[in-house]
Formats: sequence, structure tokens, C-alpha cells
Amino acid sequence: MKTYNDFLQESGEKKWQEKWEAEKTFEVTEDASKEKFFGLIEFPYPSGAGLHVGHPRPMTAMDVISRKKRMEGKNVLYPIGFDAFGLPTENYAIKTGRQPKDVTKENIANFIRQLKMLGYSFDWSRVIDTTDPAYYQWTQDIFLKFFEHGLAYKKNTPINWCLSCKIGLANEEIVNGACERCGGTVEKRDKEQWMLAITKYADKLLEGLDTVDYIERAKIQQSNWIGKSTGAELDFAIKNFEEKIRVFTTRPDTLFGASYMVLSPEHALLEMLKDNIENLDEVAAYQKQAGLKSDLERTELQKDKTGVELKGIKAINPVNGEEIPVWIADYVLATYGTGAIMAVPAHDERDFEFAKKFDLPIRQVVAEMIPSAEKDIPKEGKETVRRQNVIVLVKHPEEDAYFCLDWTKQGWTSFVIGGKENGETWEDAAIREMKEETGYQNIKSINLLGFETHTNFFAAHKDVNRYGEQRAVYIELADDERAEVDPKEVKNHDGKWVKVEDLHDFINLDNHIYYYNIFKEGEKAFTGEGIAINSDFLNDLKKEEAIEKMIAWLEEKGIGEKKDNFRLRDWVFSRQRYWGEPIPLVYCPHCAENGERKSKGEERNPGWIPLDRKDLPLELPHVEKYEPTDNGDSPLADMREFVETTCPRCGGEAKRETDTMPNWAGSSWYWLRYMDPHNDTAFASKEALNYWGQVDWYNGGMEHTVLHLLYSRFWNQFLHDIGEVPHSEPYAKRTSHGLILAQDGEKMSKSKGNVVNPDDMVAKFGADALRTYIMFMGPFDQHVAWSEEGLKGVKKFFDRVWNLQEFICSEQAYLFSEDVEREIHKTIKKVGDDIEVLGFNTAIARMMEMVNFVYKKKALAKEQFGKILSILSPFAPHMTEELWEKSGYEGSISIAPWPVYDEKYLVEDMVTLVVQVNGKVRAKLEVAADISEEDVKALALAEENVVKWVEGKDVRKVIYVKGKLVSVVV
RNA sequence: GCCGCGGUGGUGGAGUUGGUAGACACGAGGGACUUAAAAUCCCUUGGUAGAAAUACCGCGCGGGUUCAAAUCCCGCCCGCGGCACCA
Repeated sequence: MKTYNDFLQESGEKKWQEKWEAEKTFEVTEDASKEKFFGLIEFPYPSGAGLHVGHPRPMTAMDVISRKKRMEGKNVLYPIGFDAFGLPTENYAIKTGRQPKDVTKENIANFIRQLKMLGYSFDWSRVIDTTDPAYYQWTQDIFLKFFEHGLAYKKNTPINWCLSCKIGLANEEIVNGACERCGGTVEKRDKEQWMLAITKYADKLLEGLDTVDYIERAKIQQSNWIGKSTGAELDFAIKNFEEKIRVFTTRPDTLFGASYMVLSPEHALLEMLKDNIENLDEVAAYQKQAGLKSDLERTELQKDKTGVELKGIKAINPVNGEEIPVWIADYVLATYGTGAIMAVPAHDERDFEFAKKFDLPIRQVVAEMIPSAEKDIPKEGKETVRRQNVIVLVKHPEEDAYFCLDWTKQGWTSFVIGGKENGETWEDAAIREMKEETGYQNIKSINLLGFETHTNFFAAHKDVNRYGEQRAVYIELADDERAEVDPKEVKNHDGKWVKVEDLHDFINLDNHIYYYNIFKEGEKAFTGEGIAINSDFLNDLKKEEAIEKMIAWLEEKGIGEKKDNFRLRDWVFSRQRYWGEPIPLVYCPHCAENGERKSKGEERNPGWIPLDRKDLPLELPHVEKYEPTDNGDSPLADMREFVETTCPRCGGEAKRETDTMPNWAGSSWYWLRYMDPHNDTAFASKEALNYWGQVDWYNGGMEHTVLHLLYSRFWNQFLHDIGEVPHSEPYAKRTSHGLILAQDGEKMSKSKGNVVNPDDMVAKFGADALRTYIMFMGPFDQHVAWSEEGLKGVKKFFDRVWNLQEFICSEQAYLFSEDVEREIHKTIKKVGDDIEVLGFNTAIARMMEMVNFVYKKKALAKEQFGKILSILSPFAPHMTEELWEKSGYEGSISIAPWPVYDEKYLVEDMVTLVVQVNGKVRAKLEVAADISEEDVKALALAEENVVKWVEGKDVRKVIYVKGKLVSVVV
């Protein structure tokens, strides 16, 4: 008989691949009678190295899903294409002196060969290539739509220039201040760049996340990247100037605590103020030095804050009219908010650090609420007395010990504490209380410690609720001179010295522990929620209420308003390289002067005229030399015949834009093209767009959850807003796979020489084994290390599946085993459920168990074999097609119906119960599943080993969990 | 620093609405077949003690809740990923 190895050796897999292609098994058209399913994977970048074993992980997963959906009767679109513009190809072409176009063509051909070798059910009639003019015509068309709606604009902006790639980078492409791609140095350069106004969509991109089913991590990363913060913008007047300093703050409730202001060194106002700055030299020097620092240096040096005061300049705090100093410092970023802040050192860590360093005033305006212990919670119906308390840390003159109180009746253990009386300062009160309660007289030093806090509690010794406002004071005694203590003062507590190392365990009142921690760990800004104090009309309000009230006040006075801010920046959309989509705009000096403005884009960018749609695609010109230039101009800028053109509007002399689009452009809309890839009058027809709608399931790498996902959602939302696509969100569901690491647990890379080539694996074990092993390796969303031993194991499994044929005896009587049938139905359910939740490894394990079971029973009916093949076919399509055919089934297994399990086979009639005694397993019972509780308990208690453990003890309780266990408590 | 994910045999990993920890696979050991090897088939395989029945210990560490905890709660340790002077 032919073995599985024979099948592989006779190119059995190839045979089926050719058959699928000839019969167009996986080609689809819009079919209103069927429910559609659109499964998408990120299309690969066709590098010269070809596929490595990392690629097939997402592809196989989505192939399994697509194949199953197809068998379930869905109209499945599972497309593939190539994202082929970009630097690696261009650099390789430069090195080898070839044309990027030719290199790309070859690479794509190699990728297609490898992908076909793996037996994916792609619709090969829909392959797209982003470098094909028939494709990028529509990338250009969509860009013009952005332009026409005023969302593309040219701006002279400091860009991030990578010295080694010779290319400007988007903010998103910088990782820790270095180039994401090559790790090289990035410097700031001023350059005219096309920008896309993605920030206009910041809110929409954020809100859209609530409507889609993405893995949580992807949502979190996207929303971090968008970085929305809610607050207010408001103006501070400058003394003797008309100009105002506008600031953004998330904490308008702390305005009374704003004790100075900081401008970023690049702030435009500095130019206007310069005649009044008394220390202009110093300021200018600081500005210069800050400008020289790269982003990397700025972040690295963040520990140590620097800055210079603008002498002679004072700002006025609008809530209290107070004059406050103005500084410049590079901890304030020019690019965020308004580039200026109000500093509230008491409630912002950075301002606190800065204020400490430069000795600026720190004013507390929010008090933390410290909850009282459970037993001291305020009692209803009791009067509440507001009282100021001082907590005093009294340090022994010689030893490192503190005077503490032990309140025997209340069960409190605390530092010295007492009330502050009217007219007293906190320090006065602390000294008085210290003398009254300890008798000590002479102090060496005294300091306030930390901030004021509030506590609400029931004071049993006075039978009232107290709302305590407390501060802590640290006192170091000078000597041990001690006066007589009035017994009245100490009737509730005993005093004693506690060593510093015992303090933590001794003190049990939460508010005292709070100050103990500050004493131990040092003071810091209080940035949490609390109660407004020292804030006039905000006093006693909670954070949210105070923010609301302050914003209302600012709006009423006309000096500020509610405002949201985003971390997200507009998208730098031009690159100075050859191998990208040309930007279809020309600059016409004539139209810049007198032209009529036909769109928002032309209003925003005077002189920039879009090409007529009939002149698209604007093809990349053929050039011999396309090396990047050192001056930062695109290589196209040197080509007169490309640059010099006529204006599509007035016919006068004009110049083409010579920058090209970034790598991300082609992938920002590609799934739409899959719906209608050959359309030459639109990027896709309305019919196709309406039929295929949203991508039902998009799987891709975690590395793309910020950039590609955000950009493509942005394009889709824009196209939706202008009525071009039916859904606002492009992808209904997004999942991610983990990386496949090399055998050594490292990332696969050419330089490490640990790359595994799929061609070799397919030659050795077959595509089915490779596919299935990749799915079996480990949890789909986690990283897993490659192991060829594991792959061997899967191959062995297929040998066993192949040899199942031996158990089928079609000539003889119908060999039907109820046990096997039950096993198969359980497996059908498990495999079906697991595929839906990406549990491929457990689905395969279940099928292995099933096959092992059949080997034990050595009996299999033909229909049963058919079901086994069907559920295995999404993983191993070639082998199962072959066996399907050999078993005499008609047609392709790829479109055979997915088997349906029968519920009746899922319920067991006999179950194994565990009997526990005091939580330990002592016996097992084989019983009918529907046995009564009484019977089961009786049986359990009669078990020999149970009797042994229960003997001589009282049975307190017997618990029966149906179908699972009996638990005896003795 | 903040946010997120994870830590289970020699290995990859199952099991997380609390209920037999270690499914499945790899590796290892033993056996059958063979002149021999490979392949294949069968058995054993968390640790310790024991011939066995069985007992005790075991899911990063320390506590807690519960008849019962890998799973829930509190406090830590380690690894990975994202963000990071964003006001």
C-alpha cells in the first residue's frame, strides 16, 4: 500500500495545489446569497531573503480559519498581496546597480512560489502589488482627496533626519531617539514637508476603539499613542505687557497653587519680551544650549532639571492677582500643549523637583484624605467638630528614638498629637503640645513635615465625629530637661520612647503612618485626588468638582476654557527617496499669485495644484541614478524632464513635487483594493465595497499595532467621512501572533545565522507538517522557539493518520464503534471551538488524542474517517484531499461541509468521581452520570480508603459536586 | 516611574466560571520486530520513600479566604513588552 512518505515523494502536495489552481477552488465573487467572511493578514514585504518560518504563522492561522469558514458555507475572501515600496529594496538595488522595479518583480515571484508551496487558500486572482502603477494610481488618488479636503498641507517643520538612511522620519519611526530601522543618529533639520492632519481625527480614532473587537493590548497601545488628556487652556497676563502667556493644564483646580511659570526655550513669546529681559545673555545662552540637545539627550538628561529665570518679567496669576516669576526650562516641551506651563510644585512631580532645586515657593492647594480605621469610622447622628491637629515627631536628644503615645482605651498607638488653637502657627502648636504631653522643654530644631492632610473619624473619648485637618512637625530635643506633666493631659495615654526601627510596627493610626512614611522616604508632590484648600471659592471641593468650577470661572471671566490635548502629532508624509509613490502635485508660481482656489487644499497651500485625475497614475520615472542625496533633496529633484512641467490649471511653467510618499501609504488602504483589484475607474466599486464591507478578522504582528493600524484606520475614517466607504472602522476584529524565535530562543536574523528556511522544511517534512507544527508549537499569541524535533513529531502524527486506513474495512460488515463515534464528536466540537479563539495547539492535541484512541480500538467506519479528515483538512489540506479522494468521496474536501457534532455524544453516561477527605483525594468512583446525591454519598463513604481516613472521626459535612467529586469534611 | 503580559516536569506546553495539576508533543528509559540500524508498534516517565498498595511534597516566594486554590484576595521577587519631563 502507498505510504504517506510515498505521497510526499510523488509530489502529492503539488498535485493538489495545481488542482486547486486549475479548478479555481478559492476564487470568490460577490454572492448575495451567501454570508461573506473577509479574513485578512498583513501583506508581506517581498525582501530578497524570501520567506522565513516566521511568515507562515499568521498566514497559516488565517488559512485555517478561512478554510473552516468556507466549509461552513461562507463566501470567504482570503487575499494576498505585496507591500513592495521601501528602503531595503532600494538599498539593495543601489548596491547591485539594478533597478528597484526589477528587483521587486523577482522577489515577488519568489514569494509567490513559496506561498503556493505552503498550500494557502488565497484567491490568487486578486494579488496586489503596491508598486504597480495600476495600484498606486489609487494611492495617489486618495492622497489628492486628502489634499482637496485640506487635510494635506506643506509645512516647514523641524523633521527628524536619519543620517544613515538619509531620510526624514515620522515621529512614529523614532525609537528612543534613534532611527527605528537602522538605529542610527537622528538630528533635527528644517525641511518643507507634506503633512497629513491625522490630529484632526485624534478623537475619532480614540472613540472608534470602543466599537471594535481588538485585543486589549492593541487598544491600550493605540490610546496611549493618541495620548488624550483633558483639562483647560488659560491666559496669564504679563506685567506691563499686552501679551498673555497661554498654558494648558490638566489640573485647573490647582490654579491657586501656581507659584511660577515656565516657557519652553523655543517659545515665540521670548522674542517679543527680549527688550525687557534683564539677563538676556544668560537666557540666550540657555536657549542655544537647549537647541543643540537632541531628543535623545533631552530624555537622557531628564533626571537633572535646568532652567533660567527671565529677570524683569512677571506673570500674574489670574485667580489672586499675585505676581509670579517666569522661567524657561527644557523640561517644558515646545511641541506639546502651548509650549508653556503654570507650575504647581505642590501637586506636580516635575514642578516640585524644579522648585526644590531653584528654591521656588511651594503652595499646597489640595489636601489628601486619609481614611480612618474601620472601627473609627464617623458615626451617624453625632455632631461633627472640625479641628486642626498637629502630629509631632519628637526626637530624643541623643538616641534615635521618638516619643510615642499608647492610647490604651482606644487601642491607638501614635506620635504626640494635639489640637492647634486659633492664632497659633503649626510650629507653636507643636511646641506647646510637646511640652504639655511630654514635659520636655528645650528644642534644638523644628521643621514642618510634608503637607496638610484631612481625616474624618469618630473620637470615642469625646463622643463626637471629628474632621481633622492635620500637619506634622518634626522636633529635635536639645536636652532632656523635663517639667512635671499635668495628669489631666495624659489620662488617656501613656508616653514612651520608641526606637526608630520599631516605629513602623508600633504606630497603628493611618494618618500617623502616613507621616511616618514621609519622614522615612522624603517629601514629594501630592498628585492624587483630594480636597481643595487655600483656594478661596474652591475650598472643600473634590477634584472633579473643583475642576468644573474653575473652568466655569475662567470661561465667565473670558480668560480660558475647557480643552483637550493630544500626544499625537500630524503625520510627516513626504520622503526624499526614489522608491515610493510620486506625489501628484505641481507648484505653479503663477497660480500662487493670482490663481483661483478650487479646494481647501489649494487655499491652504497657495500655488500647489493637483494633477488631473485623468493624468494619474503619475508614474515613477525611469532613472539610472537614484541614490539619496546628502542635502536632503529627493533624487527626483535632479531630473529636469520630470520636474519641469506645465500647470494643469493655467498651462504655465510649473514644477513637480519631487518627494515621494512614505512606506505606510500603500498599506493604508490595501484591504479595500482586495475587494475589487482590477477596477480601473475607482479604487473599488461601490458594489464590492458594500458587499465585503469591513474586514471581519485581521491578524497581524504586535509591531504594527501603533503605526500601520492607526494610519490605516485614519485613511478609512476619512474615506468614510467623504462617503467613499461604508464603514468608519476598517477592521471588525484584530488579533496578534507571537514571534517564532530561533532554536536558541533568539530572534531569527541573517547575521546570527539562525534563520530557518521553509523550503528546506517542506522538502523534508511536507507543507502539511510544517503548517500543522507551526500551529502546534505553542499558544498563538506568545513567542515560541523553533524546534525541528517538534516538527518531526507532527510528521509522525500524519503517518498515523495516513495509516488509519488500515482500520477501515469497507468490504466487511460496517465497523461502527460507539466509543469512537463519541470520541470523534467530542473532537469536532473542541476543534471547531478552538479555531475560533486561536487555540490551534489544543485543537491539534485533541485530534492527536482522537487518533490515539482509534489506534486502541482498531475500528473505524468510513464515515468516521471522513469526519476526521474534514476537521483536519484546514491544517493539513493536501494529505486530507488525497485521503478524501482515496476513500471515494466526491469533490474537494476544501469545500466539503464542516462536520456537525451531535450533543448526545457529548454527555457521558458513566463518570469518574473523585472522593476527597479534608481536601485530599482518597478514592475514585465509577458511577452513572445521573446517580442521585444520596446514593453517591453512600458509595463514597463506603470506599475502603475513605473508611480508613474517616475512621474514628466525626463526619461534619459531605459535599457533592455533580459529575465532579464528593468532598468529605471530618 | 507608569501601564500591560507572563513565571506550571528534563523541554514546548495543557488545565484559570475554584473541584482528579502535568492533556498533547518532544526528549529519556525499557520491550517487540530486524543479522544490524533506521522506521514502526507497545510500555514507563513530576520528586522522595516503598516490591506494591500507598504516603508525603510539589504550579516564582510569603501570607490569607475556602470542605477544596495553578485559578480568588493581600504583600513581595524575577522575566518580557509598551509609554516615558505630554503639564
